[in-house]
Amino acid sequence: MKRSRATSPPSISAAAKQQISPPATPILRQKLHKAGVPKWFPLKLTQTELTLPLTFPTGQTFRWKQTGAIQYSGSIGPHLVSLRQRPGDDTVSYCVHCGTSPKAAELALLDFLNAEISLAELWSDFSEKDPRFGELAKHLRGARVLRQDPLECLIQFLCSSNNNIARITKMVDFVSSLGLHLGDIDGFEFHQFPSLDRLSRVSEQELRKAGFGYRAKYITGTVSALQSKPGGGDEWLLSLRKLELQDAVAALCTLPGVGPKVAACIALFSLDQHSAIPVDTHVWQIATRYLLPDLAGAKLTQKLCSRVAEAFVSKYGEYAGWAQTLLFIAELPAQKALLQSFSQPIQLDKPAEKKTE
DNA sequence: AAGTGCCCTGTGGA
DNA sequence: ATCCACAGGGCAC
Repeated sequence: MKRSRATSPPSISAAAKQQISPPATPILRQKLHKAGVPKWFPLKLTQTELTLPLTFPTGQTFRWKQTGAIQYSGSIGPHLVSLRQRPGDDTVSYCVHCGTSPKAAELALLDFLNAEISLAELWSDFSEKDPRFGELAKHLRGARVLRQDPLECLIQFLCSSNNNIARITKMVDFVSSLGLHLGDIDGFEFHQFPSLDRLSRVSEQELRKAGFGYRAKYITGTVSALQSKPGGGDEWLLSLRKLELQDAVAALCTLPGVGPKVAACIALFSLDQHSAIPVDTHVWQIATRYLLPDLAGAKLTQKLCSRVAEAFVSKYGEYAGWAQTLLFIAELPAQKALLQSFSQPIQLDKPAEKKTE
């Protein structure tokens, strides 16, 4: 398993890396631990509720880096934190490298991890609705859906269109480098995600030079559209958390570069829209195998995308997005190899017939 | 509605 | 060596 930093970002200009202005509120850089001797605290989540390798390298975020055997690091707001697990130890530990205060960092972390949502309850619920989850649980226990910052999530998935993980990561690294530098861990640089204001000072040309291709205009266009929202783009994005799923998706789709798939990713990974189903070719494969076998081989049209999403929701309910994420993770190469040894295909019930309106 | 060509770039296979 | 399909889409006809 190679780390994506193996190829370093090619053309981050010195100017682009430079901080244009200091952050509005100065970050208090507390010495939370002596250099080289980080202090680890237990998190209020056991391995059943959080398994790091099943959560961070699964395509939900491209900002967190693997900084140890079972250790991932990333920034949440002004905080730079690491999470770690040890073999045979059921607890997950965290370490705060910098931030406003240790308590604030812990709260931000728990929020980011969606800690209030009980995976145990979800597994129990899914297993009743789908016997396949009984088998899946053996290997996918602890896989979570994150609750990311909406702007951060939006920009990341703007980069994801018709793209691969290695390049998405490179592009996200570039955007991140525009934010305040928080520290280095295991050779990785970590930055606070740049503000909307900071992002608005990046030109399409600069982004193209950095390798964004046609997605460059998505970024500048979306940033500009967000800035013109009454009350500011951040508040506008946050307000989508209170809307119904279809309204939130519709609002997101007004932004340039955001279509149904990207909107669903943002909704699920940052807007508390737990039943959002990002339908891409992978999910389509899963759906035609287990949920809609009659449609196997059909072309993935927009109409069929919504049928797939409906099928997931009708089978798994309010948290269908989480169910879909678990099935998706099961299909990732590393997990698939593990599962294949004993997993038998299970024929599932077909969802209730939907009449076309 | 649905179909098609196009948009950027890196990669692996033909 | 060169070409080409394709990679976790979106947009404009």
